Amino acid sequence: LIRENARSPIGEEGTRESRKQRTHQALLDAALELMGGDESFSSLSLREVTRVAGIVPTAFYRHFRDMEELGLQLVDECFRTLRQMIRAVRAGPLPSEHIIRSSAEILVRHVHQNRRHFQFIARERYGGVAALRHAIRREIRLFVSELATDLSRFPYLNRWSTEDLMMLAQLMVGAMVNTVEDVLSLPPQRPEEEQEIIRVAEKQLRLIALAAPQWRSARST
Amino acid sequence: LIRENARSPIGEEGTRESRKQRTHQALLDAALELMGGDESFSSLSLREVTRVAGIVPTAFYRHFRDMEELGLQLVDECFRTLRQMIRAVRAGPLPSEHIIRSSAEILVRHVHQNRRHFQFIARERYGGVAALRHAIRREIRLFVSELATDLSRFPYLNRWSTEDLMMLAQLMVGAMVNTVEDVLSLPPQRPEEEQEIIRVAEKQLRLIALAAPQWRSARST
DNA sequence: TGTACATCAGTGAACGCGCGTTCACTGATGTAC
DNA sequence: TGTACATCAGTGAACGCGCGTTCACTGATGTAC
Repeated sequence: LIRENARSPIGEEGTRESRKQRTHQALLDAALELMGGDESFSSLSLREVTRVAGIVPTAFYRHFRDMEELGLQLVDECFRTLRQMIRAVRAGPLPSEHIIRSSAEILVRHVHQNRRHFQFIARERYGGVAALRHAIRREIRLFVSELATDLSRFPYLNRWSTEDLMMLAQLMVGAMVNTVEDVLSLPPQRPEEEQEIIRVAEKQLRLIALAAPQWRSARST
Repeated sequence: LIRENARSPIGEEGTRESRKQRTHQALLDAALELMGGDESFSSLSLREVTRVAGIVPTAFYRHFRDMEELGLQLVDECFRTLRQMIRAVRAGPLPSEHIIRSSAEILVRHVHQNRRHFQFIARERYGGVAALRHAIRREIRLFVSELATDLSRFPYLNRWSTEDLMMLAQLMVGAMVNTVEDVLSLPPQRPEEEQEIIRVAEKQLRLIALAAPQWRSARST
């Protein structure tokens, strides 16, 4: 009721451009925050988002054409987080003995540090907005390809066909995605149950790894 | 504009009770039909659903307390379909040589015959309505347990611990769910691409099966 | 079989509300000289 | 450095619309006698 600041509601430091960027980010953050509750993206309203971001509904259009454009930028942001995680895994130890355990640890740490990003991807992967589904599918396909390339450096796997490496990468990514979704749907602060989920995920990856030397793949391409 | 029928809009044959049941089903069908498009359950409106079902909005309350109750009944209906599929798989051939291929065929046939049911489960598994998410999780857990029991009858696997059988069943169900979601997100009438997805899924199951004899599981319980 | 009454699935008017989008605006920031 | 003007992020009133829910109702179906 009292107008505290006729300028930017986000803060008045910086140039006009940098304040605009801050509002822009505040809108993205507001959408993610609202989805932390019990809403999917398609049931978010433009007015809710601006309310949480602290601007008037009409100012939304200074930043996005519509909610779908905001959603697509969220997909980008979330997968930037995911790629950071992959870089952390790649920087890890080479010995394959511990690679499964350390990868699982990095995965879980990143899920906790970026809970909302992972939640967004999980919820919209098969959600109601086609444009978001397609953007997420494309990113996951990319991720599978990269993993397939990484896998080709392992013993046994270096003789596999590209097609079989993709099949294997898909299986592993699928198991990881399911694990992330299990961790996310756990009530917060349940370390024992979370450890159980992680233990199962590690076993699944070890089981898959056991099969690799047995598989007969015709090298192609 | 012309009132054709002052009685039930669904049809006037049968007793009052049976006509009520038909309207009830029409509401469930309407919700599924609307979700075939680009909407998730949480963005469906009561009025949309009654419009498609052919009744007035206020009559909705003769059948459900609110949309959530309708959603929960949809979960029930969809998993009834899924259990029919499982029964079909169980009735199939025993020889493990062909069991993967025949199971995959049954899966794909059922996905096409009950596209909307599978789509509903996929879309709401991590969707915006908590009550539906929980109901679906519970049903999938049940499904995993049953598969674990079935698996315990196979060679090698009959010596595994319950925990490891659950881990294996989870991995297989996860791969199946991902396959179903891939098939569903394919544009219709793409038999070659669909065959490719199925071929990958079969390979994944065969890979997992290869690992079974190598796995060291301490029998527990 | 016929009559009188109860039941209840579906109707239609009405309500207050939050929505997305339009529009003319304000006033601090940025730029040209 | 100072001035005059352009830019543009954010404002606030207004709009028409579809929403969920309430209420009193209608009239065919079901039941008791």
